[in-house]
This record gives sequence, C-alpha cells and structure tokens, in this order.
Amino acid sequence: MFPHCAGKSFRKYQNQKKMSTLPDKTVERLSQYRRNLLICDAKGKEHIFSHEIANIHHITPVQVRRDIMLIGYTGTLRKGYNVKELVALIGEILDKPEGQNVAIIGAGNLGRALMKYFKNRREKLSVVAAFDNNPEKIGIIYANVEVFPINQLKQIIIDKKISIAIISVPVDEAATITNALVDAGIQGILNFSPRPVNVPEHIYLEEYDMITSLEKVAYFAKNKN
Amino acid sequence: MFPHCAGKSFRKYQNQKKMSTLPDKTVERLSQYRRNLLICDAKGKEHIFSHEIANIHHITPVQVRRDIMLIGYTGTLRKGYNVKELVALIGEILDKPEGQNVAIIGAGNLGRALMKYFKNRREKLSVVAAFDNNPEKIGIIYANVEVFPINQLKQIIIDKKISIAIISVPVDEAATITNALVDAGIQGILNFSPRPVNVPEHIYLEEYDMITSLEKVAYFAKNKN
DNA sequence: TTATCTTTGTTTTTTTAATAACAACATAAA
DNA sequence: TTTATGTTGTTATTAAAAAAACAAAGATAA
Repeated sequence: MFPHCAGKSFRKYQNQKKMSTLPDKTVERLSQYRRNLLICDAKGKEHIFSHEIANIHHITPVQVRRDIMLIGYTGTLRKGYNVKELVALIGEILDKPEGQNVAIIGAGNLGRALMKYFKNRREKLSVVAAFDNNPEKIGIIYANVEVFPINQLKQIIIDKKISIAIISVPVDEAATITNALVDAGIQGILNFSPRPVNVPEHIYLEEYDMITSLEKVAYFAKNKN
Repeated sequence: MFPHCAGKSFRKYQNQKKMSTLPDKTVERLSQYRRNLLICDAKGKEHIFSHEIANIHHITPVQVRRDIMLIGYTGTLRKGYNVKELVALIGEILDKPEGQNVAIIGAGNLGRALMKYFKNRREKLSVVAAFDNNPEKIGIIYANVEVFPINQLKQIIIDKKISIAIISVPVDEAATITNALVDAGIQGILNFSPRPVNVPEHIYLEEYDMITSLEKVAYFAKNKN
C-alpha cells in the first residue's frame, strides 16, 4: 500500500492477537495499568518503562511486558511505552465502543459508596440507575444517579439498556434480586453480598466478599514471622 | 518530577513468601465455608456432604474435600462432615485465640458500610475504632464503633491493641495513611483505595479495587458468547 | 568503529491452583 | 451372604499464572 510509511505503528497492529483469549488476571491488571497511566498522562509524562509500571503495582516488569505483549502493543527501546497510545489501546480492548450501562441494586452505604466511586470514572461505563425497596430513598439522587423502586427493575433495565448490575443489597435479598436481574436480561453481575448467587451459564458473574478478605488478612497477618 | 509515578530505579520486588503451608485460595474458601456452615448449624443441620458445600459455593466437591484434607479434618463415610466440628476446626486455623482488633480508616460511605458489615460478625475479629479527618464525624458512633481523629491514630492503635487496618479513604490520602499505619506498628492492611500502597516486607497487604472488578465484569460480559 | 549498557519481546521453566481418577470403605439392598 | 451404591481421602494429571532466561536492538561512550 504505502510501504515507505509502514513504520512502527503498522507493525503494532500486525502483532495483535485474538483478544477473546486474554487471561483473567491480565484483564484485571490492564484495568489497573490504565488508571495509573491516566494519572501519569495528566502529569505530562509521555513515556513509561515496564519497571515503572511494575513498581506502581508491586509486580515484576516481566509481568507488565507480558501483559502488554498479549494485547499486541510494542514499546520503544530505551524510551519504554507511549502513555497515550497504551491507554488508547487498553481502551480498545476493555471498553465497548458504544458504552455499557450499569445499575446498582441497593442504595445503602455500600451502594452509595459505589455510586460516588464510579461517578464520571469511565466514559464507556456509566452508572445510570440505582434501585432500593425503601420508599424513603425512591427518587433521591446520589452522585447523579436516581434511585428507583425495585418493582421497576425490569422495565428500567430494558429502557435504559443496562447490561451490568452490581448487587449491594443485604444478604437475604441477594438471591431474589439475582433472579430478577436474570429475568431482566442482564449480561454481567458483580455481587458484593457475602452469599454466592446462582446465574445461568450465559451470564458473567463475579463475586467479592469483604468478610473473606478481612479474614484472609487476619490469617496471614497472624501467621507472619 | 512525577511524584506519583514510580522512580526510574529498580526496587526490590517483594517476594510475598507464605509462612503457612495453607494455600491462599484455600484460606479464602475456608472463610466462606465457615460462614455458610454456621448458617447450616443454626438451622439444625448436623452433617454435610462435600457436594452440598460445593453447590453453595459453585465449586467442585473435590475442591472442598481437598481443602478439608489440608486442614487435617476427617469426615464420616456416608454421613459427611460434622458441621460443628468443622466450624470449630476452621476457627482454630483462621482465628487467633486471643482475638484480633481492627480499625477502619475513613468514615465515608464505604467505611460506614464496612462497620455495619463487620458488626458482631466474628467473635475473634472486632472493629474497635474508626478514624476520619472530618471534624464533624469525630466522636460519632456508627454500628458501635467510635470515630477518632486521624492525629490520634498511632496512640489508639497502640492502646486498643489494633493489629489490622482497613483503608477506605479517598485515593489521595491512602499513601499518607499507610505510612502512619506502618509507623503505628500495624500487622495487616486491607486497602480498598484504588491506588496500590507500599508497605514493608513484614506487613501483610491485601488490596481490592472495585473499579477493576467492574471493568472486568464489563469486559467478560461484552465478550461472552 | 567497537564495546557496553539498557530495555523490550518472546520462549522456557517453575509454581500454584484446579480437576480428574481412583482406592477404600460403610451402608443398604438383593 | 454377596453385590451395588455413594462418599471420603489421596494421588495423578492438567491448566493457569508467574517468573526466569535470554536474544535483539537502540543508545551511549570509549
């Protein structure tokens, strides 16, 4: 085509591999790399070495280079990686071009913390609704997010094209809420309630249990030295 | 020059060597088993099979049996595991006999959610103080936990024999707080702020980043087929 | 020029975690 | 009694993740 123009950026995309095979842990790290790369970028840093990224995240430079290799990006010898380019490529991998909408179920302390947390965080990932069964909370707007009653769950999920839900309800309600979310056609669930929930095979489920994390810290802290 | 970004020099990569023979993931699962075993016990169930535990946690019975083997417990053929005995043994493994005290740093929405979450949850793991730098919050008691000013951090950690801290402060304060915690002689830290913090080798650090979890769900939800 | 140093990109090896396989054995049924 | 069934405990195998090893190449200095 334009062989004389086929420089580095051309090669970059030749190396690109199928992204559907990206390992779990690599996806997690890419998300974290991006967040800190954006801070570096905001401070005017143009290039970054693998060992700098590694230091921020307490991992080895090899791990960083391997992750970056997996998404097919190529840095410059002696200069490292171009921060803006790397951020853009991670975005191509992680984000859906048309964006994804998120609902938070349960507007208690955890739910409100999540709303504040995610406010304006990602352009392609927006919290567009919250749900609660406490009548006093209905209609209130936290961090730009309106709280709706749970009986409108399905309708609003469909209307607002919500594909991802975060469960932050008391543990006894988690199972019922999950069924409602499945029924409403949700595609991914992040469950913060401490009891595991059941979803059909086609829905992606991620569970995180704070109590377990604390007990794990307690165990390893007591067994150190 | 770029104070946030990592320096150029290589630093020693801390090789988190485990002092215990129990695998990381097994510790996590034991914590979860116990929680659900306690519910079973409360319902009067005396024995439980590995496949029942497995169903609750969406894992295989083999995994359950293997974990239980690792802590040296033995069930009964045809009857399964004695619930009370298993709970007691997991307690011996995970808990410190004299108990461990916990502080929550940051009494915002997340901090308050954590206080409610952990209230009366474990006999051997008690949240005994919270800290915040907002004068209006000082002295307030959430979920039985008093909020102290951050400048009393070290004194109260020592006085109340606190060995574990949960960081739930805004991201920019996390590094300072971490240094204060290290200085106060903390043994384990659970960091919920989205930026990794640095601690010396002898302190156990666990980090959890909600934004990463959400982006991971978004990635795998969009790539599911 | 040549040698040296630094950093990337990729392959190989090691470690950790999960799954599969199966012997042993208690109980129930034939 | 003998056979079938279901469950545990353990070993063997596979898969996933991390770390190590090292070639290649650009920059710098002698």
